[in-house]
Amino acid sequence: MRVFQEQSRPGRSAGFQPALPAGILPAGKVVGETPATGADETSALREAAHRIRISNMAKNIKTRAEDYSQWYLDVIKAAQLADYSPVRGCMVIRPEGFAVWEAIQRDLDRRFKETGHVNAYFPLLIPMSFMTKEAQHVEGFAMECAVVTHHKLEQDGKGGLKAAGELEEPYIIRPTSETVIGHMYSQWIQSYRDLPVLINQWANVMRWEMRTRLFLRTSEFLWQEGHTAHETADEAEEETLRMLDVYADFAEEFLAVPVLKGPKTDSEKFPGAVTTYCIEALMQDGKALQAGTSHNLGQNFAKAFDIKFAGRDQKEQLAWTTSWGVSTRLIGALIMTHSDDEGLVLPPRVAPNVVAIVPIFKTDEEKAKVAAYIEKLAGVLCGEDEVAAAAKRLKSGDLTRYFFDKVTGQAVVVDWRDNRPGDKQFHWEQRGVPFRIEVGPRDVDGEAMVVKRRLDRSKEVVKLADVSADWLRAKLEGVQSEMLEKARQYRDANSHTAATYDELKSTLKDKGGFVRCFFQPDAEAEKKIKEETKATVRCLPFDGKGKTGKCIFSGKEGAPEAIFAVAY
RNA sequence: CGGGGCGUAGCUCAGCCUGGUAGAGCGCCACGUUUGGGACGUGGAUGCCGGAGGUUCGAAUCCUCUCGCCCCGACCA
Repeated sequence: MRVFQEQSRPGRSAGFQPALPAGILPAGKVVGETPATGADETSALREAAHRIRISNMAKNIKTRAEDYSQWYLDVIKAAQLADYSPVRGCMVIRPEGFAVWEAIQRDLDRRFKETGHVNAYFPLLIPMSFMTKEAQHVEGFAMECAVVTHHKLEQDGKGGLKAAGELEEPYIIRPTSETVIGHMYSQWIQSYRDLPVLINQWANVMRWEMRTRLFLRTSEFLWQEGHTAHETADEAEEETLRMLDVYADFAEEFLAVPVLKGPKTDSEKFPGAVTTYCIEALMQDGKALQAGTSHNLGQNFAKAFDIKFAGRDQKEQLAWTTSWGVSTRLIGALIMTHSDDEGLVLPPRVAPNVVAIVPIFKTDEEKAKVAAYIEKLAGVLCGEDEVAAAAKRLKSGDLTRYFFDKVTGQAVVVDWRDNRPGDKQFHWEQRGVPFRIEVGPRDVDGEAMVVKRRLDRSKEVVKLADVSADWLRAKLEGVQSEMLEKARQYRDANSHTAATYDELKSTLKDKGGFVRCFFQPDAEAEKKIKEETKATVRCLPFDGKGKTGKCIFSGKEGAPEAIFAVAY
């Protein structure tokens, strides 16, 4: 345990305090080396005792090296993104986590509208018979459907309740909505003039999972599902790829998560799809995460649900449909791409709070002085009218929230809680707030402030005269692009190639990450490879399109490039 | 769903082997001293010992069953 503390927690024990005599208590070491004698002895001892206390303090986040899975759960817990619920496999998304989802919704929804889509809502419950209409679809989802069989409760005579009023036809809780939506589309679409239909829905879905993990795989999750119907196969394919690009751009520009794009192999595609395209991201433990999918459903669902229209040639034709979705899993991707051993790190565009201001004072006079200065600072950053508006708002705890961006709701928060400044630093650090600004009496006197960056935990002193809303925006954008760049570098450093199956095996085993090689997709071969390496084909990457070579498994020429990785 | 581990205060855990009616640290509340990277003192609150049966005069402790969580597999966004 201590080993990891030593290597991973520089800020906790060094760097922000007056230097100690050399040799005294490097981080994490306990007693042993005794302090020097002399004039400094008392303060050195006090300091040393302080360090021992801190280094021994129960740490609430395990390091990534120590236990990656636990680290992930600890980060979520420390940042209060989500909590377990009394319902098996289902989580509660807490306000801090939901704010991230709202940010994702806001930006994605804008992109959907910009590409011509509209929102609608379809029911949670789906007639069970609908599930049987598309053979592949049933096969894929039957095993994980929750089934509603009754419509009321009755006294059971023993002080409890029992299900009653059995339904003639059970409903299933939607695991996805292709079926109900297909049913409705068959009624809405009469003519080629009705096409394309470009609908998205924001909803929850349920898939009864054997093994769940917060955000990455829960039985109930939130997502968006786009469902479109087109006149021609080409249009459907175009739409499928368009939305894949929307996802990829969104992931990189908004979440700062670099992704690979490409089609899935047949064995990995969506049940009922002709082609499934995906975006794949690489997590810090070297495992891949499918972050979004876009499916070309061909005429499969049109056949199953009778989505027909009168074509330009006066003849009846089947529509071509697509569907595409991303889920709260993106929050998992976000966490595992950017966060560090200190906790959550949020890209500025996603962060609900962009700045946390930590006031420092001893006396009431100092507090008043600092408060006045902070109000001035808030005015500079968020506007005078916002400062006035904030004064009238209900507050939660002793936090004052000033909206920095009224459209996104992103705020500058001032932490007036009756805690020590150090507590507050850790508090906001663990929550991933991009910047913290420390304001104490010395700063007021010097018309300055200490600005600390979450990303690299660096700090600088900034003059109040240099601060403005634009200044902050520029800082935030700087962090945003650095985060994407950093994630790209990590991804690239963990992307390898393999020329032979042996090489694939050893690379996966020794290095992890993405491994690129020539491979002819084949269900049997993929199964075998998965058994032997735990890795699957993540996609046939677009950036390797056109290239062919000798298949690492079959040895045949003409195989396309594939990316293998162990996946979540 | 198979294998392994764990459920005791808000959190981390001790107590269980060898039954006698519940503890520590952290957190929380109050007051005081503090406050530029997790403060200290004093006082205080908090538990159906995951749940249900059983054995026993007596169960956190022993037995059976169940539920939940974590890890590893199979399945999946």
